[in-house]
Amino acid sequence: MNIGRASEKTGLPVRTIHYYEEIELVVPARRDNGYRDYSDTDVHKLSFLHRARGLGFSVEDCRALLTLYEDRNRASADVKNIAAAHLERIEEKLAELKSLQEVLTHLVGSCDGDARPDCPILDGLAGKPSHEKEIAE
Amino acid sequence: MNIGRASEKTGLPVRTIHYYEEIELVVPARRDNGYRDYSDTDVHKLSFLHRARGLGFSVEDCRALLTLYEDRNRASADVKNIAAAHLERIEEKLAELKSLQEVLTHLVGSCDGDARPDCPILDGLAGKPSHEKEIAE
DNA sequence: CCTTGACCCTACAGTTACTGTAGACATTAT
DNA sequence: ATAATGTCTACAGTAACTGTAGGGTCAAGG
Repeated sequence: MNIGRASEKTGLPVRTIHYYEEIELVVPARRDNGYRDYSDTDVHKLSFLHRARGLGFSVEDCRALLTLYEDRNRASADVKNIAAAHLERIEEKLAELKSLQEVLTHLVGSCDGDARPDCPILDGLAGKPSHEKEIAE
Repeated sequence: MNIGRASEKTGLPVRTIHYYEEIELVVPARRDNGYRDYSDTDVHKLSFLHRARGLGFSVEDCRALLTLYEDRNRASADVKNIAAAHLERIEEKLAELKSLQEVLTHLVGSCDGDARPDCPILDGLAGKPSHEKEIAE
């Protein structure tokens, strides 16, 4: 399919898809007229990139994960390690997101209209146990 | 406290903290010797930035959230809208992370050592229901 | 056929969000 | 006292896009 369609399907801007080809993350086939021709697999990879990038994984992280995706049948120790490391980071991110969600909910729900200048959310925002005060300095 | 200590506490590199001052996200006090002097509140903001940036929120998103944090006593409709929008995006990201986690777990758990060339995870990686095939093109 | 509008191409420049480095002053450790 | 470490500013470099110009391609209407 054309790049425009791939862009629609994945949510990635055309220019970004160009970029991912430039850095050899997703290199599509070409037609006789020079147009890029994206397969379903290419689109899957692009969707994956869209998602993972939006969640704060670096392009090189994504490259590793795409390798994993392509080499999944090799089942090397390296590949397993990469995946395991990423799973750990996903766990962390999940915890962080949940805490962020909690704090924002609290902020919107219980503090609006309340002009108290030192609401305990101040501590929560940074994701710290609210008893932590000052470590000397 | 000095920037080095703030860096330790937040996990942000010193250079990044400099940068956040340059773009007026977190502007610390200065001592007589010219050294930056970070308050606990500054450190909370930096920790928040570290977290939110790592989760794929843009710097401008973060700026809005910090404004929310500082103006929470104003409880304007704008502020509530910003927070609500961010809560929605957090929900989305949570769902995406969970799906990514599921797929990676599956990839590591049930497909390693299996040389099947077309495992259904291919579809899962993109976060699509696996029945979706091709929409004409 | 021919044109017109939507889509595609490449190439180069600009932006965002850092990140590295150099040269100099301040503070701390021995 | 001096060496190591921490901090300062300023400028340059990098990563990951993003915009734009100038031109070719294609499908639909006149």
